Amino acid sequence: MSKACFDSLIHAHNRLQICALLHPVSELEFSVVKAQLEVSDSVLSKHVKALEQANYISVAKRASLSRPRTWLSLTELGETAYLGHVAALKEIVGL
Amino acid sequence: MSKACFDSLIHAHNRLQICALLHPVSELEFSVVKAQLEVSDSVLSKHVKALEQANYISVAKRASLSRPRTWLSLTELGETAYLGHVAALKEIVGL
DNA sequence: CCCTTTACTTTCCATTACGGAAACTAAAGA
DNA sequence: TCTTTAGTTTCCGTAATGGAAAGTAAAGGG
Repeated sequence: MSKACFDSLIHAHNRLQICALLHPVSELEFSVVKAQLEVSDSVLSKHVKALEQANYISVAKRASLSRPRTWLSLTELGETAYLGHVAALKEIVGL
Repeated sequence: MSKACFDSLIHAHNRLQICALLHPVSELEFSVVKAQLEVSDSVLSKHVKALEQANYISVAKRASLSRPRTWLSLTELGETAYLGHVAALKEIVGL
């Protein structure tokens, strides 16, 4: 079990949602995440870049329906950090 | 039960902790909160001011051990906002 | 083969957030 | 009155974020 560790990179609202969406699945398309967060391309792109540079998510470009799409998935490091952050939140709010 | 409502004022790490500390009790001394958060006077003072201006906490100056101390407590509005925010976090992280 | 569309990326810009440090203030006490 | 305590406010610089618009690369259509 991962230890509680507050992570301010993950804490930011949009990035917390990105990690939460990716956590239960193996990967998601950029456009799906964007629709869930209701943010612009540029905003999501910048958060994706930040998470990728921290090695919290991996980005793969692959064809889907014959068009190139971007797929996002949590890395193991990212999952550990995410679960640690969630544990930290639970410690703070007491649950 | 309060409805889930993400509140960015409360979401900030230090302010989330302030609300979480105040939630289960009727009030806490400024110095106690400061010690828990491990922040400087000025930092806590500024967060207290922000929460007070939102009417999320009330501030009372009252003597304690013959010296004037500052007591903090969540207002009802603050409690509603805090619980709503915690509910929003639970919806996001799925628990 | 060029043009357009799609799916992002990057840049530019402005605002706001946040913390450290230091100056400031009011109320007790010595 | 001088000093200490307990905050408060100001000054400062850095970093975070988002909107908008320009840029790019790969398909697909004509």
